[in-house]
Amino acid sequence: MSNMADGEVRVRFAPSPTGFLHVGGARTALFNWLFARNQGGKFILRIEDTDLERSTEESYQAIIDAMKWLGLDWDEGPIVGGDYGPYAQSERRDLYREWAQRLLQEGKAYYCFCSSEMLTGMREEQKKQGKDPKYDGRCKLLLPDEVGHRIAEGQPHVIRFKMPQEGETVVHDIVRGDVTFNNTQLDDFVIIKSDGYPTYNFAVTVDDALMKISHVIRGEDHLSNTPKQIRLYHELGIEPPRYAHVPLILGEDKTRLSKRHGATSVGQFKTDCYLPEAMVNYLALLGWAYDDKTELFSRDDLVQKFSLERVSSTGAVFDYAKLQWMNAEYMKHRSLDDKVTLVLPHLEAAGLITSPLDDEMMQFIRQLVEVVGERVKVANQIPEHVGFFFTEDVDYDPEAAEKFLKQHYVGPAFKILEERLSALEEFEQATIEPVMRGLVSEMGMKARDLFQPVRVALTGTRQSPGLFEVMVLLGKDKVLARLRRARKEFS
RNA sequence: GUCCCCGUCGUCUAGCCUGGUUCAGGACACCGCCCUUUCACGGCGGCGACACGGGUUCAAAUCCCGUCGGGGACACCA
Repeated sequence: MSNMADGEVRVRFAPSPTGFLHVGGARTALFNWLFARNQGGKFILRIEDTDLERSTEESYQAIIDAMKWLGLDWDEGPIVGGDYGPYAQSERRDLYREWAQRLLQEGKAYYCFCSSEMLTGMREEQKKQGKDPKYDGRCKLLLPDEVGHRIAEGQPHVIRFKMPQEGETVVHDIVRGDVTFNNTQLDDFVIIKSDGYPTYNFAVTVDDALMKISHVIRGEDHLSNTPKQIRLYHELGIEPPRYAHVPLILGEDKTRLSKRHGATSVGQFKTDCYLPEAMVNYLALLGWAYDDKTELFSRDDLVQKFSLERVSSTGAVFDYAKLQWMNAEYMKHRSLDDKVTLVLPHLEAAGLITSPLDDEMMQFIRQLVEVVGERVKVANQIPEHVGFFFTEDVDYDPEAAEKFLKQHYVGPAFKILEERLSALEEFEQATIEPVMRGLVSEMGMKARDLFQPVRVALTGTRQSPGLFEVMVLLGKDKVLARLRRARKEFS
């Protein structure tokens, strides 16, 4: 029995619904998806919810949402179904029991009645003696009668796999080459827990076998589990799939990326309004490269160019700065309407606007976004760029005020400026600019000598979008009021 | 502790398999200059790495060994 008899590529992403989808998981899902699409194979989503304690409906939903947001569609799995279901492990209990029974009957597995407390004690003892913590296999010696008796009595028990103790097991890994494990390191691990659910290693193996998975692409942290699974395949008489263990995603300190390193859940990036195409592009480059220069890949490029052979074997630090740069690259390609949509929730969250927007406000925001342009690299940065449009009293950046508003000429210059601007019939860039530039040359200064103080007076800060655009959007009244206030306050 | 994986600029990486074309290329970040009313964008330039030690070889980032360093796995969690 071979899983690759028909040569069809079938890969899966198998998250457990015990939390939000992590960027590491997302990257694994992406590599699986890209490989499937590149090979014209099938991408399967399977939910590993055998840990009853920690699995939740919310997590399941969050994972589904994140996958959809990233555009990683699955050919078989929850919602879409498929010929190899069910696709949630909690619904596959009978299958696991069936296969465990088979192993039991063939003498390749046995019942174990040891308590967890006893096992923990044993492990500690072994560690103290400097030995590998391994189950000693004592229940393997139990007579069939005794086993039957204890089960009839209702004694809690698990089923263990009888691990061969001689020889070695080789994992043929596409990313790492052949990795050899000595079988003496492996022990009789539990395949069915006392609650009747399978353990991870057993469930994965049974499912991958039954679902005819051809390539297992997963995180490097699973590499040391692989020999156990391969032994299982052998005893089950099934050819194991091909493996590709991809490097872990790390935090700045080079340890596995976790919450304390910053945002790690895909959902968080989504609510921050990162662009999914930027996220996908960035994630693809974490542990994979096409050549020595290409960095921006459309989804189609990725599908066309992806290959497991070019996945690197070293862990990759998640670099928020580069993600942000990449997001900015993709923002440039978004339409104004898209940007407005992206930015709206953050304006609201910052308390700058309130939900039902009239047409006038909508139009205003459109103009704001246009004026702000490429300064916003990620949509959630919008408030810091446009906050001053929404307040009556701008907060002056003390240093900026000190440097630009306290110049001796500012008072008189503003006075004249106020007069001339208020005389303007049309308050447009075309009418404002001559006034500003005219004053600059009359007073024999450089443009910045007037523009920077005006900027600080209007926005409170030393950097902003183009001054004339800002003035037009602010409107004549606010411009005059702010100039006046600054003049009175500082000169 | 044991087993396994990994080790090229601060970070992501190309090059390594098939030694010479590389006093190691690109990108992000950082610094400087230019553009300019500021910032951002853009353009130009700069800083900056083959972990270390031995071999093999005419020649090593590339092959071998060792050391050191980092990470991961050692559950009735996945």
